[in-house]
Amino acid sequence: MFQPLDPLLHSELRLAIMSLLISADEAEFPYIKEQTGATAGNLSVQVDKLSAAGYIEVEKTFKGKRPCTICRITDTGRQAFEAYVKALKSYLKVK
Amino acid sequence: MFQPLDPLLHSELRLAIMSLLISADEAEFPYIKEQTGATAGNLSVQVDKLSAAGYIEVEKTFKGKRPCTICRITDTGRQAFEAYVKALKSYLKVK
DNA sequence: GTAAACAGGTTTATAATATAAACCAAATTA
DNA sequence: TAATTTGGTTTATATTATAAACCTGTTTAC
Repeated sequence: MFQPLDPLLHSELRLAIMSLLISADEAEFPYIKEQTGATAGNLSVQVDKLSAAGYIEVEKTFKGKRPCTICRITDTGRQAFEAYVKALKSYLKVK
Repeated sequence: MFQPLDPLLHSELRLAIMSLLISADEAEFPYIKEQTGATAGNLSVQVDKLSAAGYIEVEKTFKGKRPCTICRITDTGRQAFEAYVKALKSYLKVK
């Protein structure tokens, strides 16, 4: 009847992050922060969780002299996102 | 960019309850329990929350000698559900 | 008739989660 | 060189979800 919803994706902020990365392929921390309206602390935690699950890859680099954190979605993440959307539809009756 | 998600609906079990009631108009507690696979305790709590928010109406009656709890969705609930689905689409890119 | 099991839940204790506040290091600006 | 800003991380707190324990009444078995 109802398919279970991946708890890692069923979170407003983490879903927004994944949604951005699905379209963008890669994004910097401050950009994600701005687009989602999240606080840096919250974003940092949620990025870690997605990264720990292998849904995204986090590259720590520098932009000039300043630190720069780049996030990319992985294949696993892409699949998980698609599965989540599919599962959600069993609740929403979206065709 | 991303529309906020009503926290009352952004919960696996509460969403399942609402989804059932959207199609069924009215359902008994044990039926919802069976369809959602929830424990009675969890279901009781979540039904209370939806009821307190005015998203559903709970009628306590009897079926023969046994207590029977009937749930119905309200107009408020229907609207909230529709708004939630709309908001979700900003994350999912569903047309 | 009464003990045991079951139906239909509710209450409450615990575990998990989300979130922001506090913090840190380095770079820039005044 | 002091203050401010950038780019975050860590940690404490509040919220939420969940199941275990419980309760009331009914049915069944003896």
